[in-house]
Amino acid sequence: MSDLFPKKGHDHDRCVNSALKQAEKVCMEENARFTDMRRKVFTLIWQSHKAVTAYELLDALTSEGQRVQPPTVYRALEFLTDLGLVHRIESLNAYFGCDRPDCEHLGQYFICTQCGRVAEAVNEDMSNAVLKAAAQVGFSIQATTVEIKGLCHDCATH
Amino acid sequence: MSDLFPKKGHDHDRCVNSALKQAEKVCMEENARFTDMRRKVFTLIWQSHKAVTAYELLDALTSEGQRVQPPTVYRALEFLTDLGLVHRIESLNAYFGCDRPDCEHLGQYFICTQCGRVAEAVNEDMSNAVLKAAAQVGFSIQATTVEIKGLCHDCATH
DNA sequence: CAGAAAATGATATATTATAACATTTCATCA
DNA sequence: TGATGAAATGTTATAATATATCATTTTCTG
Repeated sequence: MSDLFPKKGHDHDRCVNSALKQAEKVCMEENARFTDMRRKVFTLIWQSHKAVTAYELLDALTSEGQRVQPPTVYRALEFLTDLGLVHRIESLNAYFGCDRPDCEHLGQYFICTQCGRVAEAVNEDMSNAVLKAAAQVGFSIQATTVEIKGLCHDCATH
Repeated sequence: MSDLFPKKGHDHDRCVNSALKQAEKVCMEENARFTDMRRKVFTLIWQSHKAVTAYELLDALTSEGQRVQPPTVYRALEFLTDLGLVHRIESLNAYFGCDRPDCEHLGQYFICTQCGRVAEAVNEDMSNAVLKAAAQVGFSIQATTVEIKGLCHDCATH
């Protein structure tokens, strides 16, 4: 059985840093500015193994100093999701960092209802099934939402 | 190519009536009351080919007479979704009638961003791919959300 | 019919998200 | 290099979605 979540002991700070590097690269390529606010929001999202809501981000940003307003956060989120650096989890109204911002993909999300952790999968079987089903009914896809809720292996067995 | 939506000329009132019959049957079996309010909400949802928001339901119910309050509608929606008579479309914050309330299934939803129509699919390829992917990572599924947005064949070609 | 359980009504408020306009920051080039 | 226009952010207000809580009514059961 492959692991849904990173093994214990993995260096998450390093993941976050590597994600930041990737984000910088994507922004560079797209001629988009990775501003301070966008970087802060991106980092906060990446530091969490759970999906993060807009107002959690607001609170986190506000405790750092002066009051940040909702539009500020929502704009950063829009920027990041448009570039594919962050995904919105529709069933949670929350946001999660994308592992693979550099390639087009249909992502699928596993969400543990016990521990709250989220994991992105890029599973060809699922993607292909969706693409095939759409083709069968003449539907041209713009976006897909595949969110799977349940118990992760850790929570199911402990 | 199979049809995503009912053919023109199909008798929608008859569909709604048949859905009502099914709903009654399901409620009977579950020993649940299909009250007046629940029936109204169910009917309003079924009369629409689009997903319907809670506040659209509120407005529709209110115009019929005295003011209906949000909890009333949300309770009816909770009842209907718990029984599987209605599905929530997460990416729209809206609700859609279920064709097959009598059998357990993982539903998938096609949502046309042009005309707003929604269609439920119960596609084995997609369901199996999801089940298999979950099994591979030791994830035990409680609920799935598969929502596919894009252009239906009609909108893409006209 | 009494009493309990279920459903609905009513009020208030929490949570999520956006509209509109003002100000600041930043890249560009004259 | 500093004027200028575009992009980003700040600010205020409000819209849209959802729930908590307690009161009342309806329905089921004995």
